Amino acid sequence: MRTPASIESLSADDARAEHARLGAEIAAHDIAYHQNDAPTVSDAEYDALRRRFDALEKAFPDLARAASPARQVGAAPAQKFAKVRHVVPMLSLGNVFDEAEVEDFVERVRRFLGMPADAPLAFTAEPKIDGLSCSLRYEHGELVQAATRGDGFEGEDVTANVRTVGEIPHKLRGHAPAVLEVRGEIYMTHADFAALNERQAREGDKLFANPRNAAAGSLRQLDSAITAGRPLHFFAYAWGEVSNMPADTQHGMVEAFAKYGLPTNPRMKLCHGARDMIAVFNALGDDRARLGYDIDGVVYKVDDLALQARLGFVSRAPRWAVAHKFPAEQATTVLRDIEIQVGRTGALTPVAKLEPVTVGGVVVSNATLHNEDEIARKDIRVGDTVVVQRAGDVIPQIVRVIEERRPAHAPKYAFPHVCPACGSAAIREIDEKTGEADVVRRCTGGLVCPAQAVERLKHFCSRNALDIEGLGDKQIEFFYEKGLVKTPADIFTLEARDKASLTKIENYDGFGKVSTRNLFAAIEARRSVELNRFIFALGIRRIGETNARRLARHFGDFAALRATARAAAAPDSEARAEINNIGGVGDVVAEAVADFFAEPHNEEVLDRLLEQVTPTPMEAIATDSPVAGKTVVFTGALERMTREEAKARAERLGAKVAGSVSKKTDILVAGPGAGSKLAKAAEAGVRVMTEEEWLALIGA
DNA sequence: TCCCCTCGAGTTCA
DNA sequence: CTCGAGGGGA
Repeated sequence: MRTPASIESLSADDARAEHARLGAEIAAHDIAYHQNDAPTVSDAEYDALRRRFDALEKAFPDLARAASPARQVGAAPAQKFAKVRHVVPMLSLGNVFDEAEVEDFVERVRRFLGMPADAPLAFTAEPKIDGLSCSLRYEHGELVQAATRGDGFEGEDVTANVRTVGEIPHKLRGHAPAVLEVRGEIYMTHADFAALNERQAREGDKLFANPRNAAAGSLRQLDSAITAGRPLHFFAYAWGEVSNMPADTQHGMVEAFAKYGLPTNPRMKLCHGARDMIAVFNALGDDRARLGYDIDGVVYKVDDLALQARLGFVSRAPRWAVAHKFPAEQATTVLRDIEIQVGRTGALTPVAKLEPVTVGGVVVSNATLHNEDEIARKDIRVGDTVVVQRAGDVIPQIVRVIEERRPAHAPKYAFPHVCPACGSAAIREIDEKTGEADVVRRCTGGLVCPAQAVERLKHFCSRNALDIEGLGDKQIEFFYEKGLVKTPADIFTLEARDKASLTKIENYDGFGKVSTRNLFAAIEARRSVELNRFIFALGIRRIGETNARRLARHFGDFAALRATARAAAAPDSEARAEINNIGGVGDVVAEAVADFFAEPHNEEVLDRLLEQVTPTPMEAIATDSPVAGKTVVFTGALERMTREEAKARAERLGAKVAGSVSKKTDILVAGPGAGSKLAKAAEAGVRVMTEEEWLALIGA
């Protein structure tokens, strides 16, 4: 943790700079906390910022007179928008970036539906508006609620503000369904954006970086009178809950929206195949600057809603739609330095420190360089002028170096061969089989490397692991530096040691009585933790959330895992085979588990940790569906769905889909033309059913 | 043996 | 979110 310079030693200029920086930071946290209800820092960190800020103002009274953002927001009522749960989630779209990928998408859809290449299949293509998604709920034609997208499952109630948007009807025309949730994009036009920023500048208010931010900022006003003064627009293109569907196609639905008096985008086209879709994409690309509002690509959707339903979703994105994005916006800037970060596993990751530059409406000052080879491949050197882009979405990357602008004598970047944190050798492991070097260079310091130790502690406390509130990255770094927490077990003895100590935590900068008490309470609350979280928290190489769950499910309790893993040190041991036989766990993962428990230091750390924490049995997996936990095999021709579709569906219901029949199989779904698997099932005593029976079983 | 998909690990900025 | 690699099916 950075220790701030003492206030008395600051020059007036430095004080002003820090005051401004802190003010902005506090304001941002206030917004996150009050309006988004999603704190970005712990209370302790916030308190520390606030204290430092107040101390600065006390020491430099001049600063206090300037209107500071921190005061404005901090003083604002702790009012916020109510939460709205989306009954039908507002999901995101997959992206494609070139014509070949558009063709792949069409191909994928056909394959999934089992459609031959010559069967007609229509898609809609429409501009992807760069605004913010919004869900409008109409009941009996009346606008009753409007909500932002939020995280897709829960948004914020912005009804009052949406009512001020002239284009959005308060009452639908014609015979709309009794319940109709219309979804679309709220956006601001280029002209309105320019005028708004001009007005903001005149009145000394803050300027918006781009129309999307301006639209978002306008919609999220707590005072809807302000929103009313902002020119917002809307395009309807999707829906959530609908009591009875007015159409059975995507374009039919949008036409219905238009009939009800909702604005819809005039550039939506019906396409038959990839060639049509790409033509729409190119036409919109050409007209992009003339549309008058920002678009960042084109969205393609399968037109037939029945087909959409069959295609369903992969994780959080529909299989029946994609966004075809325009090439990312680029900017050039100077690479000031290359910083090497050390991760939990010792991986050295280079990060480019850039001269701040605006790309696509946000200021970028860091970009990942991924690894040593990447730097070499692009021949990136400190001092280079580089082209930066925000690919498809958010994460900035360095596209290339502009060699003509390289400073004379700039040396090739030499990737360090020692760990910057502990000085141990950093090596690239050689794969035994292929003889190839690993892409990542790793610090060999392992247990002595402070950077790795800190990262392991952060991982241990992180949200999907122990999830200890109030013990964020900053606090962990602080406790580690003070020597108070070296290994996970130390976290749980922190309070006892603090009681016995003369230098109390609550007296340190950044902590206080309240936040210290909260921290201790949060730690106490985690003395028992689900087994899968516990295993994940250990930070065993190759054991992420999923593998931790697999281990937890297989072994049931930690002692069993530990005993087997200890016995698994030898590659050909029975114990190793047991781990290896867990579905989804192979040789490499099994070896990683064995290695972890073979390390005496880890055993020691575990012994101490287990004195403090009790792993509890894992939460049972959902058993709502009649096939949850069952292993299913599909064979023969399926008539109502393709193999892939059947598989996806069964997995959604908690079943495991295997490829061949064994005694572990619970159900064999056999269509016409089933062969050897039927015989095998009979032999193994596996229950056999038809596709119809299967569908009835899962309630389809 | 190859290919596809899933999982792990690392990272950005608001 | 992306990249690379592990796992397992074809």
